Amino acid sequence: MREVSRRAGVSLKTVSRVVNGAATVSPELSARVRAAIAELGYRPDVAASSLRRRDGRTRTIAAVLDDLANPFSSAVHRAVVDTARAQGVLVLAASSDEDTENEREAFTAFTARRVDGVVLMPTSADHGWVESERAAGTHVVMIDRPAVALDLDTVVSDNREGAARATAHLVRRGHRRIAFLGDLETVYTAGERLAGFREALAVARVPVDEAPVRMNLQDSDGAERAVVDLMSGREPPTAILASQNDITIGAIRALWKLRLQRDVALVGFDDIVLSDMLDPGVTVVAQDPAAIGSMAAERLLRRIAGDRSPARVHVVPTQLMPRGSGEIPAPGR
Amino acid sequence: MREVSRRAGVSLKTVSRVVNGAATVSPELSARVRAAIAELGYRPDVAASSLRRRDGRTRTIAAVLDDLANPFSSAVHRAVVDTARAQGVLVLAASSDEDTENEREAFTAFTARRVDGVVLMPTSADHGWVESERAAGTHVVMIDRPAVALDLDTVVSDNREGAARATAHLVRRGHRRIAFLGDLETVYTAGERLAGFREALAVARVPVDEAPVRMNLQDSDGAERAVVDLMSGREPPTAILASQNDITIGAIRALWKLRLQRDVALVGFDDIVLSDMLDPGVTVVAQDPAAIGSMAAERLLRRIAGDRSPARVHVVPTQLMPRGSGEIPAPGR
DNA sequence: CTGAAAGCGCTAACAT
DNA sequence: ATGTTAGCGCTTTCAG
Repeated sequence: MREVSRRAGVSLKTVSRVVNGAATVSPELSARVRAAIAELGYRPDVAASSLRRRDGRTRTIAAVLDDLANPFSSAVHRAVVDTARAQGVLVLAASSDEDTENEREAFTAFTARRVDGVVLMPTSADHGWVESERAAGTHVVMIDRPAVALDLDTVVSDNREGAARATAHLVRRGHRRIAFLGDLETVYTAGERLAGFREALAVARVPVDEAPVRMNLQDSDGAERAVVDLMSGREPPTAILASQNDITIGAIRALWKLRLQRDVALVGFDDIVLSDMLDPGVTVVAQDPAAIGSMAAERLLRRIAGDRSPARVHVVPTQLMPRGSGEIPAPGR
Repeated sequence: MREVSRRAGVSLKTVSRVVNGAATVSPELSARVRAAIAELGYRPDVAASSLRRRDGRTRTIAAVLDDLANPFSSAVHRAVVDTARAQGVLVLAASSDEDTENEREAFTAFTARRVDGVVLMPTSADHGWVESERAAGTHVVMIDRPAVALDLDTVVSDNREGAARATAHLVRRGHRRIAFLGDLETVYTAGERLAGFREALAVARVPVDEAPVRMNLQDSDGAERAVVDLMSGREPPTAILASQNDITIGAIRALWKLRLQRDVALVGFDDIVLSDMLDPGVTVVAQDPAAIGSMAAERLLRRIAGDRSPARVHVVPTQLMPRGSGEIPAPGR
């Protein structure tokens, strides 16, 4: 910048004004400065600028998601990046892998870079530590799961309703022994979906204790084993509700291997590529990760811009996509 | 930092030394400083630090990928992030959507933040402009596709060999009319895979002009239409080689809809979730996006650390995964 | 081993 | 409308 000012024969401040598009520069000087900038190939240093700026904004936010390679998280991430970019804001990202240590380490690394805010898909642990960061001026929006006892903007799917709708869908086809497959029970979404499942059973007057529930499934392999185990039990379920994409994939693998895919009904959470091409197609409760991501980014950017309104929980609707597996009737029906 | 120094009753510099783990601080002072840091909840400002540092490193890199929500790109991205994090380096990212404007805009935004380097999945356009950034000290590693006429580190799959192997696999089963489905012909990988396809045909003495080639397919819908069109032609192919994940998905949809999935052989590029569960399973040439991403990040970090060795092209092997669709023999065989 | 002063690239506050 | 000075939070240089 100094070089530019010398070359254009003006003061540093004038160059700054031109770079920042201040109106109070004469066209002539402005042109001279622009020419110097072009000749020198000068690029303003955003970091240095934000160091001195009154608001201290770095125009950078961060996203801490479960797994950047997972279809759900990566769709969320892309939406966050696109929404931020529209306002000239850049996005740093990291995966937590559902591990509190990773989560906190990533968060800390981001705040050390003075990001203006963070979109956080929180692990199940306590997030009291977020408060101190918020006090330091870093805005936070929770995504996919609310933070326990924290007054923060939050964007989630209608997990409970989605699961309840899927369950009612199965009950309507005569199923009473419906198995629920969930991941870590400490994960908020798993709990909500289980609650929705149970609510729907209660409404339908299906004894809840008849329903086999398998929680803490870690991945698709675990889910696959759980289904094989369930189906070889004394009273195997006639339908399955799988609470998440990896788990749905495991359930699919198990049913197909057991050649039960036409006999046992299946509804999964999260849409899965090609699941409509299977025979039968897999009925799912689809979430809208792009909507979740852009909504979260928008709230965050608004907060950064100074919005002081009370924190809100935004619920993004899910959609039941009947494709065959969820429409298999109970035996004898 | 100033507050910390006052509280600990030492100079600014001593605090700096403690924060940076310099050995030349007496244990006593060091302890006092640490206490003050804890009491004040002080967090060093990495950006301010890199502003003054001699090497000017921001310990931040960037990734410009085709589409952060695509399974291939997101797997690459995750590997880049994980590799960088192991060295305390953060990652900014953006999608180019195969658009040169987007690509350059993202790249420029990143260099304006003074990232130490960029992992770039280049669009097909000329990348001469990258040179000026490199001259300014930003390191660049190309990924998935080499830059035309640029002497840059590059990490790619063995596209040509992978396609040739897949083609030979089909020829071995008696196919002679094999269709090739590619995306934008300007995209490097599409060209390489087409070249591998043609090479393998030539080796097998299959007249290349018999092979229907459909390029410039934009997405799975386009691929689906192309296959429907091909199959309704006068001399429909007996086998299909699809050059990329979205295109493979389109081909799958078309064959299944036409109920030709057991009659027409199909090999796709890129692995696809659940493609092994279809009937028949879909044979693919699987790439290794995680290896590509971590290798690219490693080279980039090494360059940033000062490695001045000549640029290298690193080729990551692909793997043919026979699952059924690629093993369908030609009619009358 | 410790500290004082200078300055990284930029903008705020106040001149002029 | 333009310039001057100070200083963001930190590290460097150099002096003790």
